[in-house]
Amino acid sequence: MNKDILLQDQLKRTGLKTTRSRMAILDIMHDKDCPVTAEEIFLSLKEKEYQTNLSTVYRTLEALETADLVSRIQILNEDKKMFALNEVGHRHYLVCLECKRMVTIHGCPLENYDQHVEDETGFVILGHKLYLYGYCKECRPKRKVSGIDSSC
Amino acid sequence: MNKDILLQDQLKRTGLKTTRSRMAILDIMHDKDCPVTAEEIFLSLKEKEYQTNLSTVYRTLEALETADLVSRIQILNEDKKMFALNEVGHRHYLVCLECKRMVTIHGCPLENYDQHVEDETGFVILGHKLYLYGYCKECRPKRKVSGIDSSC
DNA sequence: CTACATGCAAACCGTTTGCACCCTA
DNA sequence: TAGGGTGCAAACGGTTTGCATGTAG
Repeated sequence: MNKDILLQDQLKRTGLKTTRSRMAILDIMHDKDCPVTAEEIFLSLKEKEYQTNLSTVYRTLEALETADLVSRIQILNEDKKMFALNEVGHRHYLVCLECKRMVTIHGCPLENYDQHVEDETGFVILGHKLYLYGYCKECRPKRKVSGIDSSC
Repeated sequence: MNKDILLQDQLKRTGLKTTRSRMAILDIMHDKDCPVTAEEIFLSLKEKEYQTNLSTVYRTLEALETADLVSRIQILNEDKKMFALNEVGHRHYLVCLECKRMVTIHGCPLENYDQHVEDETGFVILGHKLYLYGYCKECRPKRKVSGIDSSC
């Protein structure tokens, strides 16, 4: 399978051994193509009849993070953390407050803004994080909202 | 003390009883004027010789959140949550990755962007969250950085 | 064959909750 | 005086860790 060779390659390049777990987890994350929790990964693995363990999932994600293939992100004041595949360039997300679905936003409205703030504050700006919150087409009917959600 | 009367007023308006704990916690949050953790509040109270309890701090913050005086926010992939006083309008923060200091950014570069994304995606956008990450003047010398931090 | 990966169970740590007592309105 | 607030200790839940075993290179 070509895809497997690709994943193997990614691992080899970063000095990680290619184990079944790592392949399987990268595979799932590629499929989902959006941030996921450790538990979601664990459950997906189970669904695929792949026997594993939650702590292995965490350790694998940690390894992939160190290898810069994955980042750990935190949004919506939930208690769980999410993990996302690293892509070239940075990404912004649109988050549905009802179904928790996250959609990638392409392009960046803040091209020159980082520089502007550097000049104004004396910070060295390394990057930024931008999330838009709201309700998606499907969830909109479920909630009639007047004001902005306090979690925004 | 005038300040106390102000805080009392804020509480009364939201239907909360004015207790020593609530006054003390609001007071500390006003003083700090930046997001803080529950534990930081707890320690500040101790410093001021105000005997209390961590779970009271959490319960108080919860009450203040329900009353819309405070919001719970989460940034930097840390395990603790932070709490911030609600202000009119929304706020954006500049976060130092070294000392964790957060500075309020005034103004918003995304005035028309929400609308633009609504049109494009069919989401109802309720709000957005924007954080800039980097190193502040004081911490800049401590770290020589080449690329963007993976937590951004 | 050796260093690194994994499974399992137990520890960890921020946060929440149950319950008895206390205090504001 | 009644109903909400507080302190204390124990529970909770996501994540991490120690240790014995397994496996890729």
